[in-house]
Amino acid sequence: MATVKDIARLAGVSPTTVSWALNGKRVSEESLRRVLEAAQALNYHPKLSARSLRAGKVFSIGFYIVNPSLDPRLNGYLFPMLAGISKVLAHDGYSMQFDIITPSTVDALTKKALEHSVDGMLVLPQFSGVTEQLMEDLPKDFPVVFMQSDPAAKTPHCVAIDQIKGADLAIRYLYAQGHRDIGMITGPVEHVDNVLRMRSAYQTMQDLHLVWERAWVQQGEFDIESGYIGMKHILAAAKKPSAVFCFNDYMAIGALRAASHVGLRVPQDISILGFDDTDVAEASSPALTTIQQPVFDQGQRAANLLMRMIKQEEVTAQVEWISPMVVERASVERVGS
Amino acid sequence: MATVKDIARLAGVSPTTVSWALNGKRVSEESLRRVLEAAQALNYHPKLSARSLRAGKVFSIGFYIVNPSLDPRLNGYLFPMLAGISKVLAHDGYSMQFDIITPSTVDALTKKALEHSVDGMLVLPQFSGVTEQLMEDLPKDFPVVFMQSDPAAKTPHCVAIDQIKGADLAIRYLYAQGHRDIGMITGPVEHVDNVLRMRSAYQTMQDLHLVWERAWVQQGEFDIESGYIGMKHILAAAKKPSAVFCFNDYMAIGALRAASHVGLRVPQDISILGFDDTDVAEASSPALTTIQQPVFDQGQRAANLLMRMIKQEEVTAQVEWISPMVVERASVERVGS
DNA sequence: CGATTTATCCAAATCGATTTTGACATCTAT
DNA sequence: ATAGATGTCAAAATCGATTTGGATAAATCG
Repeated sequence: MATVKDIARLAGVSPTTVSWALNGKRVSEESLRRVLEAAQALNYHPKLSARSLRAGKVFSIGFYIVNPSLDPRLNGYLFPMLAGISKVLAHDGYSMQFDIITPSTVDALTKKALEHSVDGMLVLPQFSGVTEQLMEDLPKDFPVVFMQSDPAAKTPHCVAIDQIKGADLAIRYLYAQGHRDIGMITGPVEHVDNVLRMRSAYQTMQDLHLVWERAWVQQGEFDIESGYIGMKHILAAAKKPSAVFCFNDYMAIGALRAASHVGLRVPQDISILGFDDTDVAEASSPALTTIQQPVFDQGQRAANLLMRMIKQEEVTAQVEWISPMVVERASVERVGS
Repeated sequence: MATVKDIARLAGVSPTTVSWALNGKRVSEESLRRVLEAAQALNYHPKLSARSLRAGKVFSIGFYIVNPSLDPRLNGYLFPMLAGISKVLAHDGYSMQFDIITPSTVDALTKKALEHSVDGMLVLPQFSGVTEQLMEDLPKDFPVVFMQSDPAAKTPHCVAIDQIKGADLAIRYLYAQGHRDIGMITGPVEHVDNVLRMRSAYQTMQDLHLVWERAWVQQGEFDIESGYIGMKHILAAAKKPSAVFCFNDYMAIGALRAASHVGLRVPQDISILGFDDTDVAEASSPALTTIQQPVFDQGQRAANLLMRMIKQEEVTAQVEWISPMVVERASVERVGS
């Protein structure tokens, strides 16, 4: 493995000159040519760890997602997010370190920050408490961008998809389609996005003077099975809602199936609205009308913000919200007059 | 940011002793206690880039996936694969660098190897030519494990899901269910897994003395749309097959839809078999019977092999095959006597 | 023409850990 | 009692790049 010394020897110059030639500093034409030739001949590439040590940075950021189990499913949005981040990093010559951690091992991230394993990090906290803990443990000046907003924590830097707006959009969309009796299948209470969606949905329903039966709101676990069970409970009520807003697509699939099992046609007999716009939304039948979360865009913007923080550019501490939108497919139908 | 020197000064010992105390080498009880106390007091964590430079390794591996576009179908198996890799690395204290590259920028990986950006890499080449190019360009002793087998390249280290067996399994499964008239919707020809599946499927059909119409075999692009179109062509044939084997789940969804559009019920009128067992397989209706690729397991085994190579343990150069299996759901029905 | 700038380059210092070398006690064995 | 282990630790070398602080020669300026 060739080093600057080897190049210097072969080119007949000092290591200083080699470094300068390779990094675009002023050197004579002659030196430049000889260094370049020598570097070419020895297939030289400067060793990253040496550059990192000297530079005090490692030219890479971390992207960490908190997930309790190595749940292989339920992650239909990961790839576009990774792609968005990757695209921005490539532009700056940075690379991405990725990992999946559990809520009980978030201190692994603190360690990574302390040992300068990455120059900054992007975190998808998912669960309540994670953001707070990280903000307490991480060095105060360490660049972090959260990709979800935890209502309990005042995150200084956050690029998140606006869950409040998303749920509001969902309810108002159903309302606009004539629905007045709206049921919901929510997610786990420890899930930060879920609590935001819940609060917002209730608020909007109140604002629109909608009333609902207790049985119309069921709690699920973001998977198909719990969506199925939740929908069965909803459909067991004396009076049925005309539409059900499921807090993610997988539960909506379960709800679809439950409706079909009791002989209800979707959307003719009951409408079902999903959330996320993951792969399954397009693949189900009827295809799901759902709320799309623009995660590719989110990945790009979060990575951009983080890079600016790393470059010490002045960034105002604030939450950057990204608006979700309705994707109309075939599971919601207009009702009433 | 505290360094060994700071700890040494505070503990009243030399940097040597600090390093030894922290790395479990022999030091006196007294020294150990004082070093540990000092390290605790200063919240000391050794800087990774310094350790890396000295050690000649960076304690991280790369996982790279070659993909030209934001192919959504990657969602389905990317996460479990990442999870499998992550689990193994956590065990060794290694971290993962992840990136998505295009077939025209594979030389970025060579650069990463040459500049010692990672200690080894896992590659999902996807396209023909990628494996060959990497094997030519990468330093001969650089640890690489390919996660797909390219028939054109003799990969020394490879942990792949056996596509030959997968397609064979698919055809034989349909055969066992009584199907004799089998159609296929294949994938793009430049896709390494696809050519393996095609060869194998044809071989098995011959072995079973099956005959098929030219129109029964259509080429798709691994997405829903092309599956739909392919199926439409198949169903336009004078004689229809009793089952169609789609080379991935997305195309199977499209095929399902096409069948339904021409008034055919699945599986009563025609059976459809998918491949991959991604999220959509469970979410479609009818739920897809498909061939599962155990990607979590694959991720673990590939990472394991790579770690052994990095640790210089003697590993015999060979392809490690992982067997896919049939997941029976509701899109294939037994026919005939 | 002498004084200062400018271009070019090198030797040595630096980043922060680990490892090597060797010094000094203290202990064991003959 | 003396030769040789053994335990403990410090000084200095090392990993491989970049940066600092001069040095020298050529170019520019008053």
